Amino acid sequence: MTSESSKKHPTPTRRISESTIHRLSVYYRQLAILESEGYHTVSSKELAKREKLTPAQVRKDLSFFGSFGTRGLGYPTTELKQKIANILGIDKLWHVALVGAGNIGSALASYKEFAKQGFELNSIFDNDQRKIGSNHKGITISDIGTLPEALKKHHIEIVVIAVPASNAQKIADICVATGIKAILNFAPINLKVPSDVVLRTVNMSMEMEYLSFYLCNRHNIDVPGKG
Amino acid sequence: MTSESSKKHPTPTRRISESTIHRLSVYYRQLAILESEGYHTVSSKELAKREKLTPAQVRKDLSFFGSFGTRGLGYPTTELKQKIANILGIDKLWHVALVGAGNIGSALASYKEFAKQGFELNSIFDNDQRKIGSNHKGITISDIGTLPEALKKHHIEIVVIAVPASNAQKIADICVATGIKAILNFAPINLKVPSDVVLRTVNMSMEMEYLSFYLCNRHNIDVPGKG
DNA sequence: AATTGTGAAATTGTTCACAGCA
DNA sequence: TGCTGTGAACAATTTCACAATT
Repeated sequence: MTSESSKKHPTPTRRISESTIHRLSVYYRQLAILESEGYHTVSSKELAKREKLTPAQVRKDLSFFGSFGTRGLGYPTTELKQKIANILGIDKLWHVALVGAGNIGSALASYKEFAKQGFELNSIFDNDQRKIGSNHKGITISDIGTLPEALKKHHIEIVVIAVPASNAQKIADICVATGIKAILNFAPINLKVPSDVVLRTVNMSMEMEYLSFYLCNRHNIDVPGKG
Repeated sequence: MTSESSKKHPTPTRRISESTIHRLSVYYRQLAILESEGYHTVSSKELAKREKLTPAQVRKDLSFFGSFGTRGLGYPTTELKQKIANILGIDKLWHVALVGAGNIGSALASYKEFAKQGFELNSIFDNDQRKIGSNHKGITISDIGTLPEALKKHHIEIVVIAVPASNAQKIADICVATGIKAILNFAPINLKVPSDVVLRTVNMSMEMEYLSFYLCNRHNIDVPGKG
């Protein structure tokens, strides 16, 4: 965090916290529910109640991006949902590649939610000769050696890494060298990527460890976010 | 250091942030690496460098739980790793049940890392008659109807939910009613549980949405945690 | 000399409270 | 009246800076 390049320019760079972005995803899902329940408008109070947040939090989060509500009335459900989709960038199609067709990779390839949100998985790679050429849910598994060309050819913007920890950094390096700017990593390892590449790591063991910590300490530790 | 202060007061309710707990998991992994590389001691500076954190952060996190280092020298690698394992509660065996033997559930059942950290998966449940009775990695898949009795019988402390969103709340309710205090949820839904039950939800679509947001906004938004 | 442990300061994130508008 | 949008107040978290210790 020693780079000073961000503060110099006259560009209006706003600082949005990770939690705010996370909550936008949450609002998006709740708005879809409210919409399906027939609500044309929703107040910050109602939205907050359903997600165990405060109304002020909801309004503050949204205010970073504009004024979407009507005083006295609330927010128009469908419009706000659409606006958040636009802020999150999920109102467009993203081209996604999956590297690693093992247990987790296969599960991800079959995960319906991705397609629903506009994430189109159109390439799968593996290094296992027995898998290469075979078909997984209509997608042919390609040789991992063809990764650089294939990423370019299919205009891949997001790569999901689901290979063993020992190979993950190598794959990440290839992706970065090819110009990929977003990686979702399922390997239980802390990948090193340049600061202009966004990396999210889902480490299931770490989630279990959090639960373990809580079970051990809930009687003498006050964990924020738990009543 | 002042005389032993961590265990003497009658009301030791400390407030530990979620981020601190998360980082303890990170330190634990890095200490295992340092140990395997033959380091007998490690400084907060080195640990911080390897995880892109600050030395002060490392020291502060550890100081919430005690004084584990030696001034001028650093921390004893193996001892600190062991101490963190104890804080996280992963130096004991946890009994884990998995509900849902679909794509994600099957992948989780095969996930080697869990067993390595002392999370013993010894029960799998599903509602699909074709799966019930079959064997998955040596574990027989049981009828979901037997969940309450089985949770008690096997002394399950942690339940992993990997069923479709539409069934997840029902399963969570059963677990809560049976006395489960920790749930790891993979269903893309905001489960409601009492405040004495700790819930972690892994929502892969939300991780993708974060990447999407970043790709769309990286030129005019300053996201904390990105240099 | 090197490094921990920790109050104090700085920064970041959340909630309050109210002006302003439908 | 009801509810948004937002600056100010407050709270939590991180970083600084330095005394204490080996």
